[in-house]
Amino acid sequence: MYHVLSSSPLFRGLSAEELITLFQRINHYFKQFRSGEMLAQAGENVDKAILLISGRLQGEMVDFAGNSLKIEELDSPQMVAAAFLFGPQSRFPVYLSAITDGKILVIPKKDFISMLSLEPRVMVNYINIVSGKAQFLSGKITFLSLKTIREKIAYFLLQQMKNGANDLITIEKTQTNLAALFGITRPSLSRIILEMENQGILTWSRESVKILDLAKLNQILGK
Amino acid sequence: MYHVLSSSPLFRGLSAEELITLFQRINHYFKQFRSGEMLAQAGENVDKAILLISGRLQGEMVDFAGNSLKIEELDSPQMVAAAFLFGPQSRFPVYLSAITDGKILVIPKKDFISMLSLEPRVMVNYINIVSGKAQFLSGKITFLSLKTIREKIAYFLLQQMKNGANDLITIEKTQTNLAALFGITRPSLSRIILEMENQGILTWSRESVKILDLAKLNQILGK
DNA sequence: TTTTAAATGTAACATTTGTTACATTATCTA
DNA sequence: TAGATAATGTAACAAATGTTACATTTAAAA
Repeated sequence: MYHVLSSSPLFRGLSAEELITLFQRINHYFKQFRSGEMLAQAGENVDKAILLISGRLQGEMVDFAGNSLKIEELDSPQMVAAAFLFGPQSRFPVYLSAITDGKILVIPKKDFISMLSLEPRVMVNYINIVSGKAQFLSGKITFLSLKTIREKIAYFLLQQMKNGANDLITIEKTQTNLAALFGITRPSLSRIILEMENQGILTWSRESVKILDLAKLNQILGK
Repeated sequence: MYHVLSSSPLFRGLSAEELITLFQRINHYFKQFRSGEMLAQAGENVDKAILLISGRLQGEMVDFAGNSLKIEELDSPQMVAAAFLFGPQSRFPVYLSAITDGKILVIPKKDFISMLSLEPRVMVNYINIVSGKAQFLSGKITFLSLKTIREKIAYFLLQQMKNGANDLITIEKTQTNLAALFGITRPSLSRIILEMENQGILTWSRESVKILDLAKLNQILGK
């Protein structure tokens, strides 16, 4: 059990033995769940740290009218709702239900705080996790703030180039997937890509994109 | 000096005396800055915790083309870039410059970690700050994900009602401000508001909005 | 009160994106 | 290789929003 935990981001750097010693000093329990089981309601107070040990969970956002909006899936081993255990509104942002059978580790908030004090490595790990969430969301907002499809494409490609690619960028996603990621429709994406090809900015084949005019690509995000 | 700090979110719950004792055990220094001075470059590694003691700072986002995009202002006393001291990309997300004269407290990251271990109250405060950032950004994304102007208006108004208002909502912002907040143009906002008035959903006067048909307002966000 | 500035209403038109439908091409599988 | 399936190109049209310009109303200042 504990060797699974030692490979989770929260307990990175701690051996299974160290974990056993640590967990002898704090309250915690394991809980099995069945596929389809509801684990938490949206709005419910978060007073426990939850770690997904095995299995797969999903979070459903629900709008004001009661309809299910989006789905986020969680793989093990990972912490659940890490950024909602503390902070002004420590409430579940989603309905949490199980896609498969599995197991979670539950630590009451009070004990979780004790654990962070007892073991600085876990404290730093946890802060890294929450900070990472904030940084991820921050980047997502930058992207969502882009108005036109041209801007989204330009930003996406420049981001890929920043991450090491040269002017020949390998795209692992289909246009259909990209359109979903961008929150737009597939024909609209295709239309703009063809437009950019005709303007000599790039050539877009199935598996890769070649940047022909980097200046023009940058210009799209200027002003 | 330390009594200012004890009123900051990071040191909430600690007296000035406790802070003095705490700071005797960790490296730190104060630094004066002048209006207009550049305090940090975007992309620069964040290896120090920075607390704004007095004065006012601004953060400027810069796009790929080198143009300044958005401005965020920071008041004292407050922690600067709290969610970027840890996490996978611990780099400044903005250019940080001073609007007024003032003073910052700087704590090297290593010492900041020691401080969190030494004083669990500061640790919990810091985690609350970072979690709060993540939660704020999460809410912002929900809003940015709304596609139409009608949805944005409906969401905004329902949010106000959730925060205690009844069906008569006091609006402190002008339509011009709201449009900027929503990232749309003022005539477009005005147009949709008038449409919703004609549909009997609400009446919008300068200082307040009266909800006439809550069901219809909810329906806008449904499906 | 009069004047001025800000906020809002409104309209015509342009631009962008979505919708729908179908053709064409690539990729996978039997 | 043949057929099925997914991915992409493309077009006509609808819907949503931006742009620009000006009129009207309200609030603030002189």
